[in-house]
Amino acid sequence: MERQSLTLEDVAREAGVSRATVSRVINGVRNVDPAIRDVVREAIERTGYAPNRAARSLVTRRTETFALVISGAGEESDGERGDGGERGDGGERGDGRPGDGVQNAFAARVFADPFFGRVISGVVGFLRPRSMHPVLMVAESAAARKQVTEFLRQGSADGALVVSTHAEDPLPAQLVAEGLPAVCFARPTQPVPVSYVDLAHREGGRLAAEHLLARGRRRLATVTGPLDLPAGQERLAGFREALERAGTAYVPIAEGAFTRESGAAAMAELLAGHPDLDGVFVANDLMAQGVCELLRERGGQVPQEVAVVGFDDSSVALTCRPPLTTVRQPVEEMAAAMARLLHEHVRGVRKEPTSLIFEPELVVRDST
Amino acid sequence: MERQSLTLEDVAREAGVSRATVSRVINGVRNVDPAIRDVVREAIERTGYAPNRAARSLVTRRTETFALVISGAGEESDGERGDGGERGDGGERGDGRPGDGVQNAFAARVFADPFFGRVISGVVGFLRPRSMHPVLMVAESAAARKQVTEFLRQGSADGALVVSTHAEDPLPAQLVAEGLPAVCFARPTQPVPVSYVDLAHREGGRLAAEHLLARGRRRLATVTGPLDLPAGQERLAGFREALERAGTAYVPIAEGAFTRESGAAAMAELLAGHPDLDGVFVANDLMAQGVCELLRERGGQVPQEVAVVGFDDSSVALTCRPPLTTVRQPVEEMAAAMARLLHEHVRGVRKEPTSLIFEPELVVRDST
DNA sequence: ATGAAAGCGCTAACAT
DNA sequence: ATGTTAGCGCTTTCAT
Repeated sequence: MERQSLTLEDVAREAGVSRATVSRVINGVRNVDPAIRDVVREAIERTGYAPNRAARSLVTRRTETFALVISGAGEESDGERGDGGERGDGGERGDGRPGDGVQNAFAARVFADPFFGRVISGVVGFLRPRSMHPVLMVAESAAARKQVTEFLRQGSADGALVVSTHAEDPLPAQLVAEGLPAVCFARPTQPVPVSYVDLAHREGGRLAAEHLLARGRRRLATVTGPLDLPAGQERLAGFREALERAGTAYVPIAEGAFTRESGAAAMAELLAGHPDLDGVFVANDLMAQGVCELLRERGGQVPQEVAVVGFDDSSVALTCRPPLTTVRQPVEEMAAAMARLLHEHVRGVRKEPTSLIFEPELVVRDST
Repeated sequence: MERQSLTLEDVAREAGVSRATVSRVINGVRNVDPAIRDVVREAIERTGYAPNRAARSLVTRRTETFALVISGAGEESDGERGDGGERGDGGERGDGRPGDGVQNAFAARVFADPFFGRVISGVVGFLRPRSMHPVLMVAESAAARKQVTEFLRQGSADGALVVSTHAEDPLPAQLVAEGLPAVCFARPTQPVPVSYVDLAHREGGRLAAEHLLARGRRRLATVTGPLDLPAGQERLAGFREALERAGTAYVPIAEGAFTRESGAAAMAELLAGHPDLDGVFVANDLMAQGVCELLRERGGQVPQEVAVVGFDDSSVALTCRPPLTTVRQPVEEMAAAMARLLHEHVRGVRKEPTSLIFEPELVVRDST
């Protein structure tokens, strides 16, 4: 019950040495006599001393903390929503005062996506063994982005891990402009000299195409992701290329927004023009779930009549009926690598912006 | 591009006043001449000054940061290290390579549950307007819990928001024992003098029972949550009580673990003993989804043959086919209130441990 | 209303 | 190998 009054000085006195020595022991600096080191350790143990982080940060100029930023693009609200009737959720709450609505809806939507759970899991997996912990920040407005840069400029965190939900997210560029260490998940849309991890999306599209062809499907179509996002474009491009190489010049497409509903809508659109489809590549699992549901509602059998390939291998791939054949994105590994890159940048071990591209992998389940 | 070298002193010089005055302006202390105040503000603006948090924390003894702890119960140490709070960055792991297995699996499972997304959303909703941000911590082992208490004892955060995933989580008691400010989501299983927010679970069970009865269902059963958890017990108790009052003395039960799979398994068990069920109360939505899937696999119609009532009103309640009638738990509000309580405790505005109990609400959709 | 000055607890030269 | 000492940048009495 020594609530924070215990200082290095106290421990030093207890151990009969100087502050500096105790500090050395704590920080594992070599030049310490093993005998003295043990005495000091025991004194620390006995007193229950815990070093004050603020004091340490003040001199080291490091916090051993990273900001994990979930970043949107909106200047105000984001238009892509349209669904007034849906979920309204805790929508209006911050703690009652108005104005938190937009932010909260954004946060709610984001954290409902299994993708972010995997990102968090990967980041925590890297940080925790190092006794580091991420500060979670949501930045979907200009004001919120300002909070992020302020936070870093105050030295509250050593750098930022940025996961953008939209193309045109200005945050990466802002951070770089301020000279603040940052690493992105996915290549920023605008060219910015910043490190990032990403997936070989094109390769993923190719895997999906080849798998559908190998299953004997020939009347193919695809539900794409948002085509202003590199991920959306590239997955489509890879899919198309592979089909082209196999002799198929044209493939119907419908654009989705990476949400379940948009997937169902896109599929409905495709079916309207091409009722005889027998295979569809859907650019993420959430949309693939929507596709499967729509097909079932219309009495279509998956995979007997229509084969469905998803993307991500997120938790819904397993939840979905039938479980989805999908292109796996190793999100946890990528997130861990993102944290590692930032860690290296902050320590000065790495100087130049670096990209780490991961390979996708086909996971075959029951939807094909 | 003034990367952190700008201090109060610089701004003071720029404005032609003393450090103290600038500090007063920044902190909104009253006794400042309006004219001078404006001059100072302009100087801050012009220089792009950002106060150093570590320095401020060192003197105020506050970080304006809360830890958001997702806490499990596991006793087995994950072998990370047995350190006594030393810094050493020794542990070279956490790149998603083997060795992080236990912790990573826990994190992955936790963040796949839509419940936590709602908690995070609520917490962020309260904190962000105050320019505060939660530090995310995962604590499923004794070593990890040690990290949490160390973190707080170092003054890295002002207090902890604790969300336990298991009964018998020792963390709340540990925090209280150390005199560290904490607020829990849900009443701790062992009696601990700590503030918490919770739901009137019993009332929720009652709502479910009455709704099923009102729908004319008479051959009822329930899939409970883990019965070592108050939430599991209470939801069951409320359900039973309401049925008792309506004249039904006995109701078949099967225990689940709040996961989809466990829900399906429990339902299979119930059907084996009672093939003629026409209504079931399932203690959370995830399990209810499993129940619906199992019923569909067996050709049972929901709600025509079996009505299903879930609990939580989480995102799966909408995803589920059919969309679930469920007992809504206002998780976002509760999480925001939890943050508010901690905020009050930390400021000293609130002294005594306080409980805030929220009322559940029936949301009728298509599964009944 | 403003300024001067004393720390907050720690690390890192520098001296020994 | 250990101790001495000078700050890190801020808030906060205490004078004025």
